[in-house]
Amino acid sequence: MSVTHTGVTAAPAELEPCGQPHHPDCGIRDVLDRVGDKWSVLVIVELANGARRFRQLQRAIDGISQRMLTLTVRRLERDGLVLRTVYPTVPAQVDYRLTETGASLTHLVKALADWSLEHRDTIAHARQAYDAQHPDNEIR
Amino acid sequence: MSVTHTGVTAAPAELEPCGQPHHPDCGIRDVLDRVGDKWSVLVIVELANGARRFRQLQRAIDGISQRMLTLTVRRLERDGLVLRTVYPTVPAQVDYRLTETGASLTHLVKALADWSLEHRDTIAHARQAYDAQHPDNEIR
DNA sequence: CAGCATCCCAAAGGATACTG
DNA sequence: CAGTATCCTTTGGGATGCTG
Repeated sequence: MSVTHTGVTAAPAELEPCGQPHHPDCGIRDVLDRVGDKWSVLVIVELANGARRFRQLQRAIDGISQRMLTLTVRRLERDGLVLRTVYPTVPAQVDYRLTETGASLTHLVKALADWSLEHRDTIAHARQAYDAQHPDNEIR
Repeated sequence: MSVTHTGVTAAPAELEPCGQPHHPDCGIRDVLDRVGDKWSVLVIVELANGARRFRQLQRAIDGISQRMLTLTVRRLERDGLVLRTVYPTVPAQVDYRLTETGASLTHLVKALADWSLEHRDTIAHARQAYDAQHPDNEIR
């Protein structure tokens, strides 16, 4: 089941509104808050390739501060997506691995990555066109 | 410890690192910035059901301010995910609809929503357990 | 109706120093 | 190594008022 279907007219999937950011009818907001933040996905991607220790993660994820790595793995642990294991060695050693739930997320992340790769040129092109037609624009 | 959901494989998908937030080797960061922000997904969800005018969108998406709706649709337009059409009537009338690229994203959004629904209980449970064991925790 | 401009606050996140 | 604790800057985003 590939997400890749270039050139096929993509009919929008039927989606129940269920929006309402503070109206927790569906838990998508929680997931988006996790998937959408700056580092969680990168941590999940790294852990998808196997268990990693704290410093390993930090070295693998370019630019992440120690503080944000701590916060990110803690939140993922809290949500039951990552399992944190402390080995009482000296110095301390801790490893992180995906739980089953977390692992099931990697498929979605992969789908997202595939979609990104498939459409990155289109998007870049669209941006250039937009920026060319809207010279002074603070949309970013 | 078996899980109740479908036979979804727990094996992580193989993912190329390609992380590096500022290293645009793969465009996933751009997509995540869009998918992950507070309102974009809700706008996409609403537009998945058909074209909408500005005020329609605002009424459909509970809690969004006019400012954020403007910014959100502008960014989606800039990325080529949404098409903005101005009708020179008086008063002005504008409608928004998904482009093909945008529509293709709805499948991913739907997958995300499905995943959320499927795991929301598990996640809620994990959080309660975590919070119970870590009484004073500022993780949020 | 469909915005733009301003102001302002809260949350996210980086830098740095210190600890078991 | 694997974190905490502080401080401080940046960004996100709400409220309000005005316009074509």
